[in-house]
Amino acid sequence: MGLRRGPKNTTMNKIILHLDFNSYFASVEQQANPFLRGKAVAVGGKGRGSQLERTVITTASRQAKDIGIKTAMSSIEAKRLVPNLKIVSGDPKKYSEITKRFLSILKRHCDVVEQFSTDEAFGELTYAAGDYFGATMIAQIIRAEIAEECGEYCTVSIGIAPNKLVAKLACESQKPNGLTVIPPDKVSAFVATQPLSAICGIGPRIESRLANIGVTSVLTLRKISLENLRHEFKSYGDWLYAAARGIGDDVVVDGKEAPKTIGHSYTFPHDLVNDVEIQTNLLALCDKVTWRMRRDGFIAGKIGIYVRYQGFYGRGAQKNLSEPFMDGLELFSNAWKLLSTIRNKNLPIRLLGVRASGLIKTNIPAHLFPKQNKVHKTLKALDTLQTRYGAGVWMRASTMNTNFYERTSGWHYDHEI
DNA sequence: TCTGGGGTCCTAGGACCC
DNA sequence: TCTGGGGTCCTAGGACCC
Repeated sequence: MGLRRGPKNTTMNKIILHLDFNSYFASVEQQANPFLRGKAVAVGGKGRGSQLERTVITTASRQAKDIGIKTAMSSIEAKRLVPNLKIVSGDPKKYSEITKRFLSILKRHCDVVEQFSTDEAFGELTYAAGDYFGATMIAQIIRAEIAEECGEYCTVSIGIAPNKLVAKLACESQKPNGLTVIPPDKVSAFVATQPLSAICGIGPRIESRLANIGVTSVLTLRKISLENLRHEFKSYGDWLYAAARGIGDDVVVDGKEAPKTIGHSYTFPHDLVNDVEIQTNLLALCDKVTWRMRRDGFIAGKIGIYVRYQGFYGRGAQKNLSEPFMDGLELFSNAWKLLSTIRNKNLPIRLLGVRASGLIKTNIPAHLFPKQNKVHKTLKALDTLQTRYGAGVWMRASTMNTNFYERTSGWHYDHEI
């Protein structure tokens, strides 16, 4: 993690691989369903069925990209652009199964493997490969094993370089199915050829701020002194200065870091106006958050909420609580209070978000939390059901008329129960 | 017909303490 | 009565990633 943090090492004597799937979710869907193969397919909002409103395209297949479908484009716009586009609902379980498989393949070949996202990972090959020729051979083996074990439609791009920043840049530079190897003596020249926006950490805002001071390429960025970059970008100036020279973090972290926050947010198909509607949906979100907390063994000391109105305008608030919590009702009562302090009651609500932070990993028995003890037995039974049958197997009677779980969990009912 | 949902990290400013 | 400077905790919000 932490591509945007300062470099921890600049020696250029490591060999690091970055692997990234091509059109991940769409490829997995094509692998699973032969009918979708070779077609313009997009994966959209999960569990919203036929409702395209207010959802965006998560992933487009290569065929869809070729005719202008892009990630984060609204589903309605995509459908207007390509009327016969197949939009399928996302299926997180399917994707995480493939993620498990490719991580285990990487672990067979690398010294250390770090998962960067669902479809990206870094692997250190310094010892396993010995040199860049060996690393190239291993990359080809990894690619073949992924085709064999994940399916031939699950193709990857791979970049190999002395640090994570350049490995990722190399990987992105040739898609799909690229294998780009940048040994230390080629780093400077390679980075110079890349557009600024290709560097992981330079987004639209930074790019336009750079343009304002006349920087539109890696080469012009190199001409700005460290002092001037610090003046303009604070501590981020140090990172920019290094990135322009292909210097970056080369520490591949084994395993998965513990999460710092657990949250859910939801954009409603129609804006919410009355308090009861808002409360029931807020409660449903709180239940989802606390269920994941309990499942993964966390209690939390801090809550955060976010509300968004029309026009993408919104506000957030967070608060430390005097006692840690792990129950949905407990979270809800605090979230509702906090929401009331910032909410503009004249505006209809487009999105609500709830987050738990200040997470503490705990295997402490629940009876040490007297407040929670009363509901704990019931929660435990319900959690067992959720673990087995998925979120949405139960809901509070009060959240029933939201249809919230039906839309977000992938668990569909024919009628209300 | 605008703009999802899951995260991480950083900064600024106020409160409070010594 | 006037008042420096450092440290830490807390909250709000921005920027970025996939």
